[in-house]
Amino acid sequence: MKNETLKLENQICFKIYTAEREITKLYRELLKELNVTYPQYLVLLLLWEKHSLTVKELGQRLFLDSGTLTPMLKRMEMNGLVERKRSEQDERSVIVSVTEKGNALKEKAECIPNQLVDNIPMGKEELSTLNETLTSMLEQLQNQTK
Amino acid sequence: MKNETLKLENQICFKIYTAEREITKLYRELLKELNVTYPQYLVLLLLWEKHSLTVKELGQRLFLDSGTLTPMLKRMEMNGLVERKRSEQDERSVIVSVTEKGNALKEKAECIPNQLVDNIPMGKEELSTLNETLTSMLEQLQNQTK
DNA sequence: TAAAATTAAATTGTGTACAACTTAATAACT
DNA sequence: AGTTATTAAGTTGTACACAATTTAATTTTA
Repeated sequence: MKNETLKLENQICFKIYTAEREITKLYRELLKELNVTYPQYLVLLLLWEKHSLTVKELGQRLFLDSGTLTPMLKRMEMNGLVERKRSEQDERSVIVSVTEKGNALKEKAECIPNQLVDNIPMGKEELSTLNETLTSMLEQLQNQTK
Repeated sequence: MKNETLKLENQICFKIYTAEREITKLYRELLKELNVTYPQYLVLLLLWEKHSLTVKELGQRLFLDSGTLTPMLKRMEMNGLVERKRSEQDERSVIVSVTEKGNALKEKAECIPNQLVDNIPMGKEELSTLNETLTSMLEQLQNQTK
């Protein structure tokens, strides 16, 4: 038992670590045409819904801090996908909003979820079980590491 | 019907992306004492088993390429955890072996899997379901992105 | 209301990841 | 054997991710 626990094959954490990179790799292919990365795509998903959000709000939803978001949003701004401007109500906040160009990507992105499903064929039941497990796992983790 | 599946897949990908970072964060805490990162810990896990492996073999097991491994192994070498030397049989290969100091960390690391389990309390059955799901998912993904 | 505390971004520094490319060594082939 | 192809590491450049710190604005509170 003791020796087994230090074995890689037995570790779910390693599989999640690996799965994350494989999923990112898959998205990289699918997103190549849009010229955005997976994290950038996540930002766009939110902005397509809400049009504009502060850096803080983006961070809360994506669980990323300004150290990650600021340079990423600058890159997106440079590519013309978003605009950044200080809030007038609170000069500490920066409001990020999606541009015309950023919005135009939405249509191109419509097919991505479908392509994803094609690449990860799983039963509906298995999918929801996985979803539930990950959800509760995340809750636990986010309580621990907060 | 289909739309739900699509949403779910998207959510699952995001949750895996998030879970990976939370797990890494948790490991960061646990590994702080050993002064290694999670990927470095993975290398050590392999070297504690086999004592020495080539960069290629490490890459095959961890699904990482030399672009990631070479600088990481250099850092580990600088910290005295591993040694790197060219194979004499095949000068293209570099053999990575764990040092005394690297081996000494094994004892300190024994408790880590247990601490991890304490932080992610999950039923035994749920764990093995998750393990199986991730395993088959990984197979699919690694076929697609190869 | 002036000082202290808090907050939101930005900055700095370190460490992955990975695509694309280079270099050197070995293997395969003509 | 000599050329070509393949292979293993290393290198370069880009993009996260995050800890720790800094800066500026807003709240809190004494």
